[in-house]
Amino acid sequence: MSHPLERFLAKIERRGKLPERDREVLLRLPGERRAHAAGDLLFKADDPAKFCIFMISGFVSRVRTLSAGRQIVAFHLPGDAVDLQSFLFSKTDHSLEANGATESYWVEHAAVRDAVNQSAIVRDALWLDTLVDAAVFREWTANLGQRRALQRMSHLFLEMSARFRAVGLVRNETFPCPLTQTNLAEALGLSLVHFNKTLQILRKGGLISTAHSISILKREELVQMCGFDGAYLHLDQSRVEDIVAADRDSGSA
Amino acid sequence: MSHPLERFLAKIERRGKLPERDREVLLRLPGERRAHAAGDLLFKADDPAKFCIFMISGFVSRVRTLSAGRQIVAFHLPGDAVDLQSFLFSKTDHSLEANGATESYWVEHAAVRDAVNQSAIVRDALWLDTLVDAAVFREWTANLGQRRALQRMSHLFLEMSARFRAVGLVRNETFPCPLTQTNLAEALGLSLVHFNKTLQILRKGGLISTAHSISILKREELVQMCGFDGAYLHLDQSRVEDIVAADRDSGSA
DNA sequence: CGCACGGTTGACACGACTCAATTGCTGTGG
DNA sequence: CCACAGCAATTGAGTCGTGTCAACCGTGCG
Repeated sequence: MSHPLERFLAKIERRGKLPERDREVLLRLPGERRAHAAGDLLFKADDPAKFCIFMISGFVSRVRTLSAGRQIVAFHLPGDAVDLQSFLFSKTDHSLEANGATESYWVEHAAVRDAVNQSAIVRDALWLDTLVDAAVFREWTANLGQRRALQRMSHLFLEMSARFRAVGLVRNETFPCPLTQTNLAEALGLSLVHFNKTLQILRKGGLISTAHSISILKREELVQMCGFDGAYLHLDQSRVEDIVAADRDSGSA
Repeated sequence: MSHPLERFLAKIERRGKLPERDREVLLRLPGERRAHAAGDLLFKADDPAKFCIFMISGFVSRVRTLSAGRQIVAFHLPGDAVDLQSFLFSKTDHSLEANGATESYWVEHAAVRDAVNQSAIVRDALWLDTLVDAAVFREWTANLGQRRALQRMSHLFLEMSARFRAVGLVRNETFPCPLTQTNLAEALGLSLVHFNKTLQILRKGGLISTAHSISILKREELVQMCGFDGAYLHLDQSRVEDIVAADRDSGSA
């Protein structure tokens, strides 16, 4: 786990192996390692965007601040590309906060541009990653719009569990989670108090337990309760292999 | 307005002119015109995705159906690329419904792939469009999570107004809107009854009026009320010109 | 004519928020 | 070593926003 993009690559390749040549294009992306402590802002809303950030370790959240309150619009964990989309935007509309000690790899936009120009496969892999992000946003929209606090919470926990599992951070149905209840409430569009009371329903039902980590104790019941289906996360068996084939056929550079 | 992609191109070019050569790549995308009546499903959730759809006229919504209810996760109007993201996915997690008589242009994934392989500028324009989509999803998430019914509604109306304006469909602060109150409620995560009652607050305040269209009567008050800032829609002055320059510099095919 | 559908209204129940206070934990300094 | 501050978690009480149920109206259309 020495290369800064190893985890990202591993996530990408869960969807299908990349040819050696294209993997190299990705792994040679030049960048800079940075470390942040819990509470640090990696960037603020309206900052000019100059880098794409790849998570090496730790945990961050993207937060959009409105006059009505703070909304966490996404979480990111090791292996995620955080601000990939920024490379076509001039600035961001939200800030990025470290929720625990975090290491990340900062790649200048120009370097990303070069890489996608060099390899159609890398291009598609990165593009796909931004599209998966978008799918997650849609799911959150549906989650906030249609589900009650209890189901909404269950859904988030199951999503997090699936994503942590995909990067090998789940042991014994338990994953580390540096988020405070305030953070989780901000992600779910709930008040802190109501979040807490709802959480205790899940705990008393023996469905989950929390310490500084979260344990899924009765997965089936949770899934039943909220109707979770992780397909939208596109963690596996995607079409990357088809895409690789298509790219080969169209004979792109 | 005879070419099916004219409106889409116009929207793209609000962000910056494309070079003639790249515009041609886009305009030569082969596809098929289709017409749909109000209520038709253009595709269903879990259908295999084979086309990218460009809106020519009319209005459609993307609907995610959960056991808890239906959530409209996006609206699309003339000039929008609806399922662009699908070209890297094998299937969709939501369905697409026509809310009024609709004309659209269906382009096979392979053709889109060819186009983005031929032109880095077209690639970036399309990619950017999917990223703007994602920015809108984030904004909806924040809207649903943090704002009360009244402000949430105001925000949606202002977003729609801005987007309709961008494609020249606003006359006199009024735009056509074939949505029923049920539809709008599904987009806002509100019950029909509560939507209706909240709408009447806006009407009685003289802020908006509705017929089969929506009129923004007191824009300033609405903006104040919900803190609307349309920057996330990226309708204008984006970095496409910089991007074109960057593509030129890196000498891509 | 009558039905279906969209819109409107009132009454009531319940989910969620706010306010306020308390506990427990951790780190810090005297 | 203890006192204390600060933060996260917890709890209770009361209010308010929103959902549900149910009915009714108007219009367009078969």
